[in-house]
Amino acid sequence: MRRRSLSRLGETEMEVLQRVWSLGEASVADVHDHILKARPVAYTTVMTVMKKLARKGFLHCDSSGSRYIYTPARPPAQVRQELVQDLLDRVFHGSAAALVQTLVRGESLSAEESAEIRRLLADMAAEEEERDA
Amino acid sequence: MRRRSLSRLGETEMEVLQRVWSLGEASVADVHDHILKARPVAYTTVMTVMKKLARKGFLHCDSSGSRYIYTPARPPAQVRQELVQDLLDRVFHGSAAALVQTLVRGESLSAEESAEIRRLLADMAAEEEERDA
DNA sequence: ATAATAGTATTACCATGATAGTACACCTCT
DNA sequence: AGAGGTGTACTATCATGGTAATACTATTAT
Repeated sequence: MRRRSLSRLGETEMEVLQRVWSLGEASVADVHDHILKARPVAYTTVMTVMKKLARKGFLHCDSSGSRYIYTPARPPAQVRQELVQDLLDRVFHGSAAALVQTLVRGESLSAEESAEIRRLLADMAAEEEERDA
Repeated sequence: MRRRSLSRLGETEMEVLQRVWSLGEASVADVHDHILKARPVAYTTVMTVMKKLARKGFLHCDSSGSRYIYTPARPPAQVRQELVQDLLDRVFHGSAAALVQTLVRGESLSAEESAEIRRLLADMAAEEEERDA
């Protein structure tokens, strides 16, 4: 039995997870409302997805109140980290440089963003030098 | 009907695709042999996957010879590009900077790689200045 | 208390990815 | 020509993600 990688989170699952992350905590209705602004989806669909996410350990469900409140069960940063790692392994053979190269070669990168990335990397370099010193 | 994103390529599909990419062209047996070094899998499984990849437009199949030869139907760089874009959209709301930040914050980045990434970004910055000049 | 509303549980259906068995076709060697 | 091997086609099973209807429960307003 293959242990499925995180990328196995479906699109709707990811979408729902993102909503809960950005809301901090959310009821099914909350998430449903938000997603409805983007596309049509049934309330029960969102409910099912959230339940699956809870079963998988991505969300925690508090049923003590009159309605269930879902909260992130794992730090979003950690989940994102694993998702990136997954892409890295599966598509770029683990080479972060290759990933970044693909990223910057893409036309999707705005000037501001590339500047921000450079700043970020520069900061990191500075940190590294401090550590080395 | 959902238009499936590229990330919908399954793990085995991706694995097979990578093999064909690295081999340039490959028969089912070639790919099967390579994957067998990593894990057990049936010949027919690989065949089925390759056929699916061909149907989806990722591989081209030449059946003129005694055995089918599969070749990449789309430039790997383009496919990778789209995969990155997909992650970008689904996980980082399109923010490349956020992706890179997650990447560099990860412990998976070696010193050589971070150096390579910085060099890469620096080159890009230089190009940009030339263009601006 | 009862009707309406909101929320949840159960169940189901379809698509597809992962995996593989079985049967058939086509060379090649004797 | 027949036997064996190599390769392909067809078919099938299972898991899971996407989607949702229906039925049940609890809360609330009258």
